[in-house]
Amino acid sequence: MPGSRLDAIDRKILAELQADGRMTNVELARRVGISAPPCLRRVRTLEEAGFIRGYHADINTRELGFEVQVFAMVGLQSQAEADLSRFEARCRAWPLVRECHMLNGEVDFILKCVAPDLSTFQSFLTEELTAAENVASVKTSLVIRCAKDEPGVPFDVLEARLSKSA
Amino acid sequence: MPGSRLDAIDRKILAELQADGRMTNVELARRVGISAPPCLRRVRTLEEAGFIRGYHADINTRELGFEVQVFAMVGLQSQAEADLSRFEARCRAWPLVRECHMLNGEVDFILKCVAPDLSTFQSFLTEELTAAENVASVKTSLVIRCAKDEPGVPFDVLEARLSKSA
DNA sequence: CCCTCCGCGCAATAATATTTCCCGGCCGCG
DNA sequence: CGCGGCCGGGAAATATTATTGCGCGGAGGG
Repeated sequence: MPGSRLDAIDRKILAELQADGRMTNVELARRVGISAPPCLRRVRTLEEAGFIRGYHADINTRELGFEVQVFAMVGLQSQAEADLSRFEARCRAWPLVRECHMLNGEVDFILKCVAPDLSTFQSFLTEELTAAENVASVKTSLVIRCAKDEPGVPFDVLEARLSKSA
Repeated sequence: MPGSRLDAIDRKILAELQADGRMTNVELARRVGISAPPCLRRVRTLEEAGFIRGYHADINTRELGFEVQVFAMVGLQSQAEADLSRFEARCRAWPLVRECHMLNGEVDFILKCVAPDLSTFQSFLTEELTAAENVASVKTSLVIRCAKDEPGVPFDVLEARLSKSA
């Protein structure tokens, strides 16, 4: 099972750093119940092993003038791998597209987009996204409000699973 | 215009901390071109003003055993505010639901969910989500792969806008 | 039973954060 | 004009933290 190479202390470290990425190492060590040096060694190991991909400040997008959030459901004409990759590359190059996920089902991709205002988004939609090569259909939905936005791992679920399988 | 209370240095600070939330204050100060103390003062101010909501480690969800990601489109029977709020509260309480956005259009909500495996998700889907009060329809799409996942602000777009309006 | 290895903790050192104080520019008012 | 408050920045001192090296002890294997 993935994650089993990690012991309880490692998982606690990940959970704490997910909750507060700027926690000092001594505070982190105190919370997970070991001393600072081995704690820092574990963190470095977790980083190098790829369990921790990085640390990021959570910036208030709206306050910075990006008041529009949109989910765009995109269908392509060709689902050949080369065409899928080309579309993904375009998404990575569009700054207004913050997430791009390939899906199963009737829609090929879902994009999460941001924009300063509706007209900016509509320009992007009509001149860039819809006009892009191989794009067959685009359906967009404005985000009215956000009730929950906690990307990451539900560590409580993880611990529950591990204790059951033990 | 929102964001205009921030000068160029503040925006640079936000951009740097979004890219690397564990950057030391001296390194941050060096990058934005001021000395450490005023830099730290600015960071504190940005935190208290809500521009910085927090700092989080970006944990590799898949490596930790959550191999399934799903987008769920949910339609409700009643869109009265009280019913919307009740549904949002339920979403906040479900650990497998990581994001919950209210949308315009034919679908009322879109949820981003994670799960250790398909059967866990299907149990959640049938026993919790679909069975929840006021839920009229649920359409789910599995995430096949993720081409881009960079939540946050496209600071290059922001700077371009500000220089144009100047 | 001994040996090796791995991870922890301790102590010392280097780096960093944080506070304090002071300086210079920038208004608004006298 | 000149004055005085007001930010925002820099320098130095202090406290906190990160980091390294080393010795110890337990787990697993010979």
